[in-house]
Amino acid sequence: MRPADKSAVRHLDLFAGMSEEAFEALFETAYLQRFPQGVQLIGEGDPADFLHVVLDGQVELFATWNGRDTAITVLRPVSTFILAAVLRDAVYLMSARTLEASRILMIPAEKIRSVMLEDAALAQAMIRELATCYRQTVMNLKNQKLRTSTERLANYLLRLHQQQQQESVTLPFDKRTLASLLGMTPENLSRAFGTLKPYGVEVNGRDIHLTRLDELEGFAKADPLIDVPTN
Amino acid sequence: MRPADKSAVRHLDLFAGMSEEAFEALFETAYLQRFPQGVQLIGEGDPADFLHVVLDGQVELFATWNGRDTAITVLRPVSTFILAAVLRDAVYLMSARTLEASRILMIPAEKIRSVMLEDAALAQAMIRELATCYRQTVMNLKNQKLRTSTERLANYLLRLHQQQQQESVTLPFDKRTLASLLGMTPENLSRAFGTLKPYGVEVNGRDIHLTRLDELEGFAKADPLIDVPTN
DNA sequence: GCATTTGCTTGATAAATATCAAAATTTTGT
DNA sequence: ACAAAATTTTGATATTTATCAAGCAAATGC
Repeated sequence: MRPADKSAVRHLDLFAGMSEEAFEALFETAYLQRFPQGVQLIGEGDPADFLHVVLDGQVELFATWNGRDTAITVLRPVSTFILAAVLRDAVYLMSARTLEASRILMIPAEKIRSVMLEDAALAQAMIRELATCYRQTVMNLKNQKLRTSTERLANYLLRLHQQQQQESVTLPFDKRTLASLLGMTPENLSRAFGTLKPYGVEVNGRDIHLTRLDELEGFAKADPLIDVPTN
Repeated sequence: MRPADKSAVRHLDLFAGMSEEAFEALFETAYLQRFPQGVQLIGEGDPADFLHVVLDGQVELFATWNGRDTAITVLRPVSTFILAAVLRDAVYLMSARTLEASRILMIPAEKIRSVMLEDAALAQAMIRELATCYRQTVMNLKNQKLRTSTERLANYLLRLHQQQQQESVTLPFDKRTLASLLGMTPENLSRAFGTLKPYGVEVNGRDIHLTRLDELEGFAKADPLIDVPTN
């Protein structure tokens, strides 16, 4: 493991406020693992033995039922998953797989729970982190229940644009994954892009040109109570 | 306020472990309010000034976008809402309205945040509570993304049955609200009940007879990773 | 370079869900 | 008890979304 990794973890909101000793106690029990693309890291229903930290690569959280599956979110460096199951000493509600080759830090769940009882700053950070995750999931749910698939796509593109600050945005993963994340089939994603063409959305593989931003914004009706500024 | 109310609040998971002094400090700043049916208690986008506790009645959390609205959850005594916004000192992501005449305890958000910094047991309870809320919302999202509306209804009825332990279950609110909660229109809910008739679902106003439970279970395919045992 | 796989798109069709209008039923108020 | 209001149901239709099949295109392997 590189020193930069340790520093990156230390600077996560979750761990930044901890005492040095507590952090060391946590960190020395952790271990780093490399995974190729397409590996399932954890499965729904498994006991939560580790808190995972994405140091490099991309990880998809997804869920399955009755033969169907759907992406819930995609994580990039540096972020943790899945805290809630670890804290509740419960089973995972979601599975995780790498979307690209990734380096993942794994911290034993038991250690997280015990250190959290002693380090008040960590406990407070946990509260902030959980509250944020909860709120993001509520937004995700609102997005699903209140919008059509094309509206979800339009808002997704606008968020990408806000992050990337360029007229041409690049999708961070393949369209199949995007479709699943947005709660639609790949076929429908393709058609939704077509529907957005009159609003200045020009597709070129993973590169999307957004000419006529105002028109797209008019269609999307972005809402700070649904569309997370980050991520 | 009745002594029983104070006791009920004290026994909430969230407050049960606190020191007596800390609880008193919190409780003495709180005040109780009565609301008739159909009153909006808080609105999306408002700053979170109070943690609310439902002591009596029923409260619907719902969200709005672009003229549409949807129920996210319905709360019954004794439970709190909405913790995450209070802890993050953020605006509410959901609105709340009474579904029936209700008594609500309101605890100033600032007080919650300051007491939480001093009482470690409260902080730990917050962590457990937030993790639970988060997980419930993930389940809610999975329910929406992975199931059809009729499947959601079937699983909802089975959960009601598990709670009420009777062959005939009673819907806790009107069908319009249920439809919204399940993410469908009232018209479709009506038709979904029709679709479930072959599985032994007999509707009589708010009373639903579940003859042939096994058939309904076969259709519903309940999953502990989606269908919350409580609530 | 060419074949093969993989990912994406397109078309035709089906299923799920929403909308609109009206009828039927229940609840509410007096 | 009865009129009025609100809720629920039903029918007809439109929209949204999914499925299935085929075609196209870009990436991959040899």
